[in-house]
Amino acid sequence: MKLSTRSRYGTRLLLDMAQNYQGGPLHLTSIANRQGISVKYLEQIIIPLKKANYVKSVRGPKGGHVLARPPEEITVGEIVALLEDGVSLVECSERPESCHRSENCVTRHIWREAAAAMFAKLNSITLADLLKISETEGGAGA
Amino acid sequence: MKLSTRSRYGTRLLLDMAQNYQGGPLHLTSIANRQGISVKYLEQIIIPLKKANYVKSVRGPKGGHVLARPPEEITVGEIVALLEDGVSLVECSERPESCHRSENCVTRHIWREAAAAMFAKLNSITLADLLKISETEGGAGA
DNA sequence: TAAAATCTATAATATAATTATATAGATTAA
DNA sequence: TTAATCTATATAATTATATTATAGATTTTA
Repeated sequence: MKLSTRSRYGTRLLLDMAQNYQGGPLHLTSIANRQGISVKYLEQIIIPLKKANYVKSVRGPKGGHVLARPPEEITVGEIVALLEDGVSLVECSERPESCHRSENCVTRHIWREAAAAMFAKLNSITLADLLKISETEGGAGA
Repeated sequence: MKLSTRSRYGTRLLLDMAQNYQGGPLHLTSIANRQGISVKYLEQIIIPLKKANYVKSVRGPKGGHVLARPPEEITVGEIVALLEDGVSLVECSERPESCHRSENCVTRHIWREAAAAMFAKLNSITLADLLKISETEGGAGA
């Protein structure tokens, strides 16, 4: 039930970009250094973020990555849903046919409700909110 | 971010026992058959449930397992917390020392809030609630 | 009291998912 | 045209999950 590093690192990646939103494109290398994450791993994580249009990239020297939208318009819930590959706690929430017991399964409803509660919270938090906190507190971490 | 089979099977295990609460102790074999789960795996899962006093066992022929408390007093949240080994979505929620960035990490707060939202929901559901649903609907599944 | 049914404990294995790294290539500003 | 950067794909390492196997302990009942 733990979050994968994909969604955690991805969130920190975007938060880092939000914290440096005013300047030009950021090198992944510099983000990786600040965050203590391998560049190569971030390169993989940023791909879906680009596809989903959270990030724009510029190639060549002086290139890098920028947020494609303002931090106010990006929620943590979206990021996690994208990088965890869905908003469910069990396979059968999204694909009932994955389990032949789905039809008359009582427990699957509660897993759906639990996931919904969790994402309701995550969807209510934008990168801008995190920015605000980080300005009073510190950096980024987990 | 998926729930492990441990907590899913554990919940179904207890629900099955709740559905047959009136009779004597249930054989793990019969539960395993009804639920389509291997006996050997259930034997492992039931151990922490016994330690935490959700289940009582009787050895020997005619032995088996019974709920140690009425279904009204057992919430799904407790079961999941027990079998997932905690109520957090990230290691650092429960053990901040597990990450040297914890101190000034912004994101860890939101993972804690998300987990709290999820467990608030799960804690509000008892086995008795599931029983009620299963009486109108069907069996147990996921 | 002995046999059989059951639970208990621990170990071993298999499988899959996650995390991380490596290699080679494409793009483009200067 | 070179060097800095992003892009794509493949591979390896690690860890977690799920399952099975083996041997043992307990206890009812015939």
